[in-house]
Amino acid sequence: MAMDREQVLRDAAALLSRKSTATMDEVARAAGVGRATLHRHFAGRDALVRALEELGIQELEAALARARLDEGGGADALRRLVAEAQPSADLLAFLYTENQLFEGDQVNAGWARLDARISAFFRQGQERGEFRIDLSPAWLTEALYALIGACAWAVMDGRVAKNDFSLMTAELILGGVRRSVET
Amino acid sequence: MAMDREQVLRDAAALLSRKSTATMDEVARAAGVGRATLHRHFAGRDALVRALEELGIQELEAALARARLDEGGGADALRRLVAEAQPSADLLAFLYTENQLFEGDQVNAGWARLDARISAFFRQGQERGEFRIDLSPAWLTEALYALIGACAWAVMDGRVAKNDFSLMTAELILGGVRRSVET
DNA sequence: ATTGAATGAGACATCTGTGTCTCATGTGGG
DNA sequence: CCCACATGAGACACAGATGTCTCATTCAAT
Repeated sequence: MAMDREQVLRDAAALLSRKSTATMDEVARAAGVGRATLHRHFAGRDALVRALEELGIQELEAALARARLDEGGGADALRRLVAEAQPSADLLAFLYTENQLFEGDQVNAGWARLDARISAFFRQGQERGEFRIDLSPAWLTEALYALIGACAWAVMDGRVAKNDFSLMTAELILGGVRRSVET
Repeated sequence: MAMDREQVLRDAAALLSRKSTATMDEVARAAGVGRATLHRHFAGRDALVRALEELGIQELEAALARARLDEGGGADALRRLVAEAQPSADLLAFLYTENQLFEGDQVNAGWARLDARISAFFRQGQERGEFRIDLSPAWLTEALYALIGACAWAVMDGRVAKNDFSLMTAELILGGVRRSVET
């Protein structure tokens, strides 16, 4: 009986990350519930997106916690973060492109918290000499989001194998495309 | 009198890259033309998006030609490509997230051409030993699109200075975040 | 100055998605 | 076994966007 709100949100995220313009009816079908039930739990499309936003923030915060960014080297910490974020990658890809979320004056404060933590991670890596200093922490944070989302899409479209997600994403942002050795 | 089709497309791209759900009316206002005129030149919203797609493909192809990817080292070639693509970055960012374009059975063949050329560039760099071989050319191509789009957004939102676009985008994909030296 | 073509503004019907409602169903708890 | 409650299906009005039309205006060319 009772609708599984968590599962509905995951199904919605899976659909919306592929087709961000999906209607409430399509979301309901994808989640295997009636449209009326969907409206009973989420006042409207906006509320649904906000709930997804909240879920994405929670999951990324959980991933950050599990990744223990302050332990060990920055490179391994970043690899852990990417690996921990992979299960949420589809959802994050959707949220990242939903710039509607950042237009109103009611932006979820969770993003600022996340940005601050990831940004601080990059800055600390720079201060320790592990990371280069000519790329700003804000940009690195942005690029991390973008690459996670891009790889999630590439996996969805079959251009990247699912098992390679973590490697492709983390190694690209860590070392780039040029052959090189660590200092 | 005569509406400047090129300028209208550019204004539309500028608006849609910020607000991809903008209505035809908003696009018309942003382009400084009447909604009726917009419809006279583009049969509908879909036709407008297709025209933008065509423009984006043309511009990226032109950027590829100007960048002369086969001359000099792969790193400098990639820097040139990013620099040449910058004026089209907003448009490309919009098109990249418009996954609607890649759902139907009528996908513009231009993307395949572009993917093939950029992919080949990365593959050749790998074969010459300039680029690492553990990241697939398909993924590197995808990542290049994603980073160009992400940096375009970051510039729009003021998180990255416009003058830093080329540096931030190219250097990140070239060398990643880790401090390193070329081999 | 005149003419013709393109434009802007607005009216209009249409369509799609949304949000609310009702009602029958069926499932779980008491 | 029975009841309460959540659900699914469908109907409904509403809002917003779309696409088409008309008409007055304006600009350019002759």
